[in-house]
Amino acid sequence: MLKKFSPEKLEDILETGIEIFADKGLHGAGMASIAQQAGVSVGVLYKYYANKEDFFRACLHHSLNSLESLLQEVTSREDKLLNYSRQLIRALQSFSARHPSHIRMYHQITASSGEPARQLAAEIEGLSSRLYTRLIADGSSSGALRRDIDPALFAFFFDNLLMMLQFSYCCDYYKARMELYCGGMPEDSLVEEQLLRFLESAFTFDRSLVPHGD
Amino acid sequence: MLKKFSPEKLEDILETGIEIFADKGLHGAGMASIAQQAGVSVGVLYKYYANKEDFFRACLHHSLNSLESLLQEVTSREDKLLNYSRQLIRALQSFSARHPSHIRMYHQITASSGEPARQLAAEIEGLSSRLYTRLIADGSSSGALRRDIDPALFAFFFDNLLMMLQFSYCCDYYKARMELYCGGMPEDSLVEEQLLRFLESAFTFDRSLVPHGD
DNA sequence: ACAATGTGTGAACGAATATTCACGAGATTG
DNA sequence: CAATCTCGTGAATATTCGTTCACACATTGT
Repeated sequence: MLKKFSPEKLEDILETGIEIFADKGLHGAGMASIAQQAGVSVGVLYKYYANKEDFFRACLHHSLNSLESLLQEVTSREDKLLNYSRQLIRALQSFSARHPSHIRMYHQITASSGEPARQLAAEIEGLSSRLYTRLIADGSSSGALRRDIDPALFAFFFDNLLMMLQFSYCCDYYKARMELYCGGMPEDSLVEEQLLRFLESAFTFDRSLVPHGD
Repeated sequence: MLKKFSPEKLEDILETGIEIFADKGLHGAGMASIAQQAGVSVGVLYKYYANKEDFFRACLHHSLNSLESLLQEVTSREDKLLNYSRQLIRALQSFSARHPSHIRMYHQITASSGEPARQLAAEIEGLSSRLYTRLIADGSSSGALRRDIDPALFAFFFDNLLMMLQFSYCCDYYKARMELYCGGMPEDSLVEEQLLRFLESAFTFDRSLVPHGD
């Protein structure tokens, strides 16, 4: 056997870990099966990581990096809220198709409880929550959005929809659920279009702007 | 020790199971800790249920019954889509406050994968998906909703929002996330109001198709 | 009153698995 | 080329946990 594996091998290991954690969860995944599927021995896992949880966190951060760079890229293209939403939807669709196990692992994390859950939420959601809230607040104060809304809550609903969209593309349960609603997996473009209509309506409707006499 | 426990005791056991499965997941929960917390021996669990998974399914169905009766009650009061939504939001808020562990267990289930996940989704989501899709389709054909929408997808988005709302009230991760967005847990009434505005907008946006403005 | 039956108990068993560590095959050094 | 070092290996260990079963006691029937 060869010795000294490359940094790419380390990446392989993390990627394998993500896949298995995504399927079985933190408790269900076994270090032995991770090592085997990654083509290394268990020993090496414990050489690089203190224990299972430590390894799990490493997988998480590896995954968060790719998600963050995605968000960063979309964010850099400053745009109106609706155009921004379209870019975001497309980016999330593409990411979901390329890295479904990352999304699935992320979903597993949301099942954690207690103080760790709070920490993880702050760590993971911090960036997007600040971003979305700012975008919505801007839109609200500039008059592009109805003014009788709470920007924080609207940003929250907005993110809820995007989050569920990703789960619906990647997690078996949510995939089945989406098929149940749509009678089969809908085209990406249809989902994009309809979700945008849903958002557009929510963002720009203002009852007080509708003239009484039509 | 006493002998022969009552049907209420069996309910206690299921309720305890739900609580522990909700916190630890199917893999993480231990039969011994469930038995201990319920105040019975492990043996009795295996007298009534074939194995852990069988017991888990019993807990699930116990929980689904209460959710279904809730939905049934709200559904029985036929009403316009928006009034119906208000009733539904309130009912879900109240249910989340009274039975948070049921929602948490439900969330755990969404993390399952493979064929079991598909089955569970069909079992759990069947009722509400048919109901919501019918409501939205009715609204669309009667002109109460904009007509350029796909009723299935709008019903899907609608349910996504309600689902995330429940998680946000019950699961530690989502609770922390909601606080992150809102800077603290918002009042039930504020959430109700804002979510209704979000939905109202999405449902009735196209003003040329609105039969009569008020 | 007492045998027969039903039912909860919890110690015991075995399978699974997180973690350790003595080993040895290459890499490194002089 | 030999001595030493580095680092992956995987069998061994300890622990946890699902599951079983011989037992004890309450209930029921006669």
